[in-house]
Amino acid sequence: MTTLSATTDLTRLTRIFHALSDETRLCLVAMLRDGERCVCDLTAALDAGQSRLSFHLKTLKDAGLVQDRREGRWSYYSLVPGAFDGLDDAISAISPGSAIRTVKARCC
Amino acid sequence: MTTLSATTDLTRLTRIFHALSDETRLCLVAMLRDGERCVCDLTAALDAGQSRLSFHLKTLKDAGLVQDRREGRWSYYSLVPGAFDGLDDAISAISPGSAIRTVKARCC
DNA sequence: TCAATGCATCAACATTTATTGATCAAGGAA
DNA sequence: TTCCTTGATCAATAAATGTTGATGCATTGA
Repeated sequence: MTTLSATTDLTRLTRIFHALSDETRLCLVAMLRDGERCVCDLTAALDAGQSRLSFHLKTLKDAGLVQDRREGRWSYYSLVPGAFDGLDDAISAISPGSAIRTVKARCC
Repeated sequence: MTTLSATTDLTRLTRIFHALSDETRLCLVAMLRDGERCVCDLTAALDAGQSRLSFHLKTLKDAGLVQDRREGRWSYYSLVPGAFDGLDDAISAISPGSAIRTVKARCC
């Protein structure tokens, strides 16, 4: 049986789902699939206010989905490698018909 | 290439993620993996107020994740078969390193 | 018919989340 | 140094979401 370990702790799981429950943030994630981008590129591409994107990037970062790196004046954001791996398992854990049952054991 | 079709329309996707971004609702989903349950069982198991659960069940239902059925005085809730299937693809679509790119094409 | 049960829905309120504009610190360029 | 740019953060506000208790409707049993 697949163990979901710390990655799918219930609170962490809800935070990840929350981070993905916004169109702007999903677009950010989609853009970052191409690789690292600086904030200025992201704001230009999404035509969004700077502080607004900063807020959403922070939400994604707090959820552990993206990471940032300073270089000179620029901040580069990228997806955290493997951050989505546990998510597949989590989905399986809550989907019907799976043998993985950890989520249930934890909360009810 | 896997096509994500209507299941992973961006708005629908955010609504599903939002439905899953709450501990109470994740517990409900986890419980329903065992099969259909009436609301009274769920309220008893989660020790939650009736109107509160009704609210969360409605959220899950609006997201297309659960369905309900009336029988006499009771409402039975169950997971919508296959509702989580598209979700795996959606996760893949936003994960790094996948060949599936539909989400990006739609929003940015 | 009458009382009790199961549950959806509503109104009121509390809490959380998102948006906007302003400010500030850190770099780089002149 | 002095400016300009990048981007984080804050305060103020707006909007969405969650909670609670009350109400109402349908169903069932006495």
